[in-house]
Amino acid sequence: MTEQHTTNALRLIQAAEDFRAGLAGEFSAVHGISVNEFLLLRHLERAPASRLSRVDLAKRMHVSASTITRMAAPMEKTGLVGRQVDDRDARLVFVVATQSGREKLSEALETFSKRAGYLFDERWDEAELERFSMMLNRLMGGSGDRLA
Amino acid sequence: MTEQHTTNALRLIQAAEDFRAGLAGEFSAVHGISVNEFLLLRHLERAPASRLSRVDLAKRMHVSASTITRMAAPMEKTGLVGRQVDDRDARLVFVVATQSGREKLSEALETFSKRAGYLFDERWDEAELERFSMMLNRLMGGSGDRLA
DNA sequence: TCATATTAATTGCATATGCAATCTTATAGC
DNA sequence: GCTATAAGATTGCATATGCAATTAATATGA
Repeated sequence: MTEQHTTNALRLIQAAEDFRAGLAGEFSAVHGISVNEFLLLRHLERAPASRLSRVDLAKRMHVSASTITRMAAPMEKTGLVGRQVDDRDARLVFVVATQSGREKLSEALETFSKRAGYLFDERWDEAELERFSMMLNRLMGGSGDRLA
Repeated sequence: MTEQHTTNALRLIQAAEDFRAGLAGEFSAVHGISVNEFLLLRHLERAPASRLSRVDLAKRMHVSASTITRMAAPMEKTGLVGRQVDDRDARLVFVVATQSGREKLSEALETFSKRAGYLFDERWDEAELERFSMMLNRLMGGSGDRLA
C-alpha cells in the first residue's frame, strides 16, 4: 500500500535528520569538523587507496563538484586530506586521506558510535539490529559506494 | 554491539540522503518547491490549525529561526503560507498554510509517494513494511512532532 | 508598579552550496 | 595528425543558512 511507503519514507528522512542534527553540534565542538567533512573522510576510507576523484566524491555525497573543490581546500590546509594528480589523466585530481585525516575520522567515529549507541541501545535486541541493517541495505540498492 | 549500531546509523543517513537527493530534482522541476519547503508544509499540515510559530518550525526542522523567517518570506509571496500574529502574545508570528499551500503539498505528496513506492515496492512485503515503520517510529522517540 | 530577565522574530555578516561559464586535458571521428 | 566533442576541475555569481546582535513584547520579582 502506498500509504505505508509514504509513511516509511517520511520517517526515514526524519529519523536521519534528527540523528544528524544532534551529531552536528558535537562534531563541531569536539572534533572541529562538520558532518559533511566526516562523511567525506569516511568515503575516502572506504575507497581503494583512500582516495577518490572530485566527481566520484560529488556523486557519493550528492553534492556538486564545486562543493567538493571548496570542501577540500580548507581540509588540505588543515592537513586532513591531500591532493594527487593522476599520472595518466591530468584532469583527475584525487582527494586522498592523510594519516592525520584517518586519525580524525577514527576519533569522530567514536563520537558517532557513541551517539548511534544512544539511538539504538536498550531498545533493540541483536536480531532487530541485524534485521534493520539488512532492510537499510536493501533500500540502498546495488550501488557499491556505501558508507557502511 | 557498537559496530552494528554504527553501521545502522551510517546506513540510515545514507539511505535518507539518497532518497532525498532524488526527490530534490523532481520537486524543483515539477512542483517548483524545495524539499525543505515541502517538509515545512508537511509540518504545518500536521499541526493544530495548520499553523506553527517560527521557533516551533525551527525546532521541528532542525534549522535556525532565521532560516524559517527567510523560508517563509518567498512562500508568503507565492501564497503558499500566510502570517498570523497571536492575539495574546504579539511576539508570536505563526506560519499558517493557505488553501494553495495545502494543494501544493497534496500534489507534492503524490510525487513523494510515487518515489517512496519505487524505493520499497517489489522488494518488501506488507509485514516488512510494517515492521520497518515501527522500527523507525521507535528511533524517533517520544516527541510528538513528527512528519508521519 | 517598575526594573530586570526572558522569549520570539528579524537583520547584518560570514560561510556553504549550486549552476553556469571557463580552462585544461583527453577522446573520437575523419 | 587534426579538429570537434567530452570530461574533470575550478571560479563567478546567486541563493541558502547559521550565529550574533538587535528589537519588540512578555514574564518575573521586589
